[in-house]
Amino acid sequence: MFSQAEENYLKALVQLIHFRDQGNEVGTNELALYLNVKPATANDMLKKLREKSLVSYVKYGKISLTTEGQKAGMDVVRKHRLWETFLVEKLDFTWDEVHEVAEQLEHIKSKKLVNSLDDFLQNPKFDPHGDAIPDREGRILIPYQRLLSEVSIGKSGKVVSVKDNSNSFLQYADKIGVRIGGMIEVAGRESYDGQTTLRVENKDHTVSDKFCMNIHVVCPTCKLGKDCSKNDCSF
Amino acid sequence: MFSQAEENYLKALVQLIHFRDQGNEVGTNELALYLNVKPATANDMLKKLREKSLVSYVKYGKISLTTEGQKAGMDVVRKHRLWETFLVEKLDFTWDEVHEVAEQLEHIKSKKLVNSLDDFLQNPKFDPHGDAIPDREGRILIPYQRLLSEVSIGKSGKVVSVKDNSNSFLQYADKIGVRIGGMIEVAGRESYDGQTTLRVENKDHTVSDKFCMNIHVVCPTCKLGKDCSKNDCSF
DNA sequence: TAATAAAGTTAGGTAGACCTAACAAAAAAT
DNA sequence: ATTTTTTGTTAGGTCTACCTAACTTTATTA
Ligand SMILES: [Mn+2]
Ligand SMILES: [Mn+2]
Ligand SMILES: [Mn+2]
Ligand SMILES: [Mn+2]
Repeated sequence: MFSQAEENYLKALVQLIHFRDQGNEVGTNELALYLNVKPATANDMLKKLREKSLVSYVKYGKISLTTEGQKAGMDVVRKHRLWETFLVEKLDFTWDEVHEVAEQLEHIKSKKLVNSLDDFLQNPKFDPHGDAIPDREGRILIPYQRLLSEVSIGKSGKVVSVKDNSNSFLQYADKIGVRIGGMIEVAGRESYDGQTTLRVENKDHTVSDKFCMNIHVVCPTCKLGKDCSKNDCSF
Repeated sequence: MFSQAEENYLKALVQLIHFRDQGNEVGTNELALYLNVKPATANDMLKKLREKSLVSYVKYGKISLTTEGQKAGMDVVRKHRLWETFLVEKLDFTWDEVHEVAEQLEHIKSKKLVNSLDDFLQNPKFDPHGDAIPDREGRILIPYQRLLSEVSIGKSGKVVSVKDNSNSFLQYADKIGVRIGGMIEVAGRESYDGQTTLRVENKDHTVSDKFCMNIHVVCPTCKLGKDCSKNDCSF
């Protein structure tokens, strides 16, 4: 199997390369910064992981994970997020206390343990921070996103991404408090032209339909939308 | 805190020095053998632990734990046994599958985690192998032992130790299948002279009262005897 | 385009936890 | 009381995962 250090690098690479919407090019320095080590150390490890066919990169080039490397990294993410869920659901930890401990627990080596834990927790799809938990094959559930313009009146959504990246759009969004990770409630919508009243950070703003068509949101609690059986599902 | 290796040595020392009825003198070779390392390695570590005031020993002398070292070792034992209990009680592991995983889990560093786990499991007093779980102060519950001669007819006990160590006694005990860790049921007892019928490994043997007065047994399920509230308690 | 800055690499070094081989002390057997 | 065996110690070496300092390549800016 892999050492604790190797696992941390593989997980970091999955996170930097695959779990970010933009700028998924990753270099030695960025990886080192992310893991709180020096670039020289990260460089050593990259060479080692290349030997083991877990990453693929050439000197001075950008880093990518092989299929095998990605699978291994996903597995660490899976374990991390399952343990976080365990700590919150079963041991009454709060969401901000779990990370440090999960950072250790994610390295326990036992297939049976992980899968039993998964079942014990009733195969959760998202961890306490709302991040998707990869299944045993490393597959991840993409949260059910919808455009803010399609959210019904009275419902709320959590912003996950924006389509428009122009300065005017971003500055406007920022001005009314709309940011990635933030909550928006659709307080009202005019049927005549789609003028929409959004409640953001306890303040109401009337915006155009065009604006709403550029914002992706998910259900803040389950992230699953349509197929979700939870009774507090927003979608 | 302590490194994983240090913790393994401390736990081993607690086990060799304090959790054995006889022969609690421990040397470098025995420690090394127990931990599957070479004597030279154990010697290195002992010097390191002495520096840290966790063990106390002189060159060529026997090893003992300081108060601090014993506390630290007990804590590892506590974690090991709590995790074993978790695996069996909550994740449906069998008693023979838990050791290897607990060997890893015992090194997770988080006071809150251990204590929450303890509560989640409802503060168990014994692990799946029947070994006592130290409490947060490192105190251990001594199982409630009684002499086989005091066990009521129909009840069963698990052998934990013998008083007589003569060859004739041990050979006799061996012949009828009585060994440490084994089960004995008191099938009958003659009120005239205490002649007792024992059921061992599905065979009946009639033995003297004198024989029964040399065998210590505990309740095989709870080990607590009198004060135990479990309805399958044998005592 | 040349100068400067940023990013990435290499060489050489440390600490922890292990090893082998040679040696010394203590215990057991003759 | 020697010899032999067992037990314990030391010296010196490996491997992993870090580090610093010097250097090279690539990217940015003047
Ligand atoms: Mn980690
Ligand atoms: Mn998380
Ligand atoms: Mn261990
Ligand atoms: Mn046990």
